Amino acid sequence: MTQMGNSQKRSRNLEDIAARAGVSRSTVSRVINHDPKVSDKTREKVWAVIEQEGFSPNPVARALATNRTNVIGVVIPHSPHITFEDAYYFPTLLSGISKIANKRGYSILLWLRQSEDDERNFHRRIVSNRLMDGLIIASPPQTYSLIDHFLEANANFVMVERPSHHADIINYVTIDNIEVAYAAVSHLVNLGRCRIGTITGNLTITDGVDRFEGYKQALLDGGLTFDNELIYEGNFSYQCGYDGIKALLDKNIDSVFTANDISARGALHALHEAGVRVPEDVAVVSVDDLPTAVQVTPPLTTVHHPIEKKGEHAASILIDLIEGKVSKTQHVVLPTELIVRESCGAYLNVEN
Amino acid sequence: MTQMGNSQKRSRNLEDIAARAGVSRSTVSRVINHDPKVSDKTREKVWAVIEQEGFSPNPVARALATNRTNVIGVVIPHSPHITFEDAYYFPTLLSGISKIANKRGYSILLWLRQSEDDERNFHRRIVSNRLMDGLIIASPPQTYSLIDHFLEANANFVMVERPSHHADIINYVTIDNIEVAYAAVSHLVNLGRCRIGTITGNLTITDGVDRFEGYKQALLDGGLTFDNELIYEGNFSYQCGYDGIKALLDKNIDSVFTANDISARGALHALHEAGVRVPEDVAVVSVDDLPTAVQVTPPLTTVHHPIEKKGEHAASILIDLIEGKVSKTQHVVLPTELIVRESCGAYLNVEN
DNA sequence: TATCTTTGTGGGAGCGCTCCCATTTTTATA
DNA sequence: TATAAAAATGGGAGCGCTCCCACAAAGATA
Repeated sequence: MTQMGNSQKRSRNLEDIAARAGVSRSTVSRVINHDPKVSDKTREKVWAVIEQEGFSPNPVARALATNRTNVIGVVIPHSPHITFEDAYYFPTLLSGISKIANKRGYSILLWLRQSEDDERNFHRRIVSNRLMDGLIIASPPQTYSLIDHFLEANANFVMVERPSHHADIINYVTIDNIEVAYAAVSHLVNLGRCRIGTITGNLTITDGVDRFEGYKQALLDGGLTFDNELIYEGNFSYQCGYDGIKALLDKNIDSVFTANDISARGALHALHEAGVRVPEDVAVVSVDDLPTAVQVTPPLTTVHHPIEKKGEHAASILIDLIEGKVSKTQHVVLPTELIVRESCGAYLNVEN
Repeated sequence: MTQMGNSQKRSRNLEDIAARAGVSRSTVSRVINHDPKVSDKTREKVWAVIEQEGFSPNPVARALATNRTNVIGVVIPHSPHITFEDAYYFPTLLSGISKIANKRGYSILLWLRQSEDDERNFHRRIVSNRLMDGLIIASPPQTYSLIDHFLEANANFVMVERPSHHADIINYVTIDNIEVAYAAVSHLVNLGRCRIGTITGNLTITDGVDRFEGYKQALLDGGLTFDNELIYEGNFSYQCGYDGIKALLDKNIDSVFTANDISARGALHALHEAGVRVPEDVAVVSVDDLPTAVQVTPPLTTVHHPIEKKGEHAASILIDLIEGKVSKTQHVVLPTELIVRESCGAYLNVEN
């Protein structure tokens, strides 16, 4: 009975452990924090009690004392880029972030803005929540008051994608979207395609603009003229790919560059319905290399987008920043690679 | 200069605000917490200072004092069910959770287990992280030591999907997977199909088992005999749908029930390659109603799976539990609905 | 005007840590 | 053995809140 009463009472804090181990609160704290200034004998004694009691220190109290929480925030605004149609982007990014966070002992506080949430309120809640040591902001729209706020507050944050303003003083991780599009379109040019249409992404987003820019450059460098007729302004969605191709088919294209795989899928669907052969009649090239890129017919030639790596780098930079391991502004541009499959007929040409 | 020095110094805590407003720390606390026992005059005076200083109370200190953080945890184990192939499930669930969390003033701490993370360590970190008032555990594998631990610790948690053990004392939100499969297969039966194959989900997961069970019941109730030849054991993946259909085609099926839309897509792909007409030669029915269900050819007849609603209910129950608004064990079974499109030929039959 | 309520306000104690300085104990050196 | 230096330990103060009790001020009742 007495024994039971004894073992029932779990140790709640350092003081309890200290009492049980016959040392002081401070010594227990030192043991837990791996302070070398503790004798081996004491350390063992204290660890034994800690293990036996299954004790772990209260992170809230620790946070109050140290002003550090070991939590990083991830803000996912409800932007057109991250719709649930492209449900792949966001979990993959998160997976990369989580990989590094887990490794370095950080937890992730997730801020998902719902379409019905008021933006001001959403921001206010993030800003006043001081449970985080730093933030990763994923693909924000062009104007984004949060960023100004954090900049002003001199807070630790890293953006995924290149910011449209203050890019020089903001930490970010991105790919070179111009180059990505350039590589894709050049591939078409090299295969002899000359009426190359495009279904653009959202042109209010840096990524969309950059990919469109790369398209234009590749055409020019390939000796082709840029033709406004061959542009269909889309928004990264399946639907715009589907609608876009119908519009472009009238313009007699022999190939199309879609700004992402989702819209490429829409395009492929429409092409199939129209009885147009891919790649023989119209070649399709895209960006992202989603898992579905190999599930469509024909398998999609697309530029691989290292989404998970983006998350890893963003988390890594942020934690370095938090821990004071780096101080100057960090810019990371990850390499990309054109994955040649069958939707452009590259292999057919080689065989000729 | 003096003025600047003055305005530069942001108020850090209640005491600062109190000093500026000429009241005590306690009164400021009362104002912030909407305690009615404050005179209107004082309240206004204090609010004015708070607004002017842009002050918000430190949540860490508050958490230490109240033993409540207003944070809920979401654990996503790296289970076969939630692979990134079905990237839709997890963000959608999260979206539902976030919707309610935002509304009720809670933040979300996300625990994503990476394949390389050690399970014990992962659990240990969650358990010792007392930054959360409660947890939502999404689709765990059958044995899941976390659950036992939380059960033992008498912690607040809600599972998404029906747990395999202790279901009577665990809060959960789910759909009736037996009924779901039953509805799908009965649809085929009613359309006169009689050689109905199935590509099952992962049979180590409750959902997979239940859907298989529903398939069997529907066959029996439909006056058909259950034939082992027509079963292909899959795992919810695209690949198993693809492979499964090839195996089943040899068995002369006239229709197939796939355990989810992802595997249905794989099946459709293989069917198309094999030159088999859908729905004329083989009808396909599935579960989930992902956005891609309307993007395939033909559009998929499938049972709608209210994933986002699951998240909403789970969050809602958890927060009720935390706030003491409910005490007894909560079990929610959400309704589902068969969405008839073209992959089973229902409309064709109607026209006949 | 005296007394009892009611309403409003202030400040101590405490949440469980860390940090720092003072003190004790041990070890090295003369 | 005396003394200096180094290593180990203890405990106060403080992080910024909330909670509670004591008290002051204002209003109601006799």
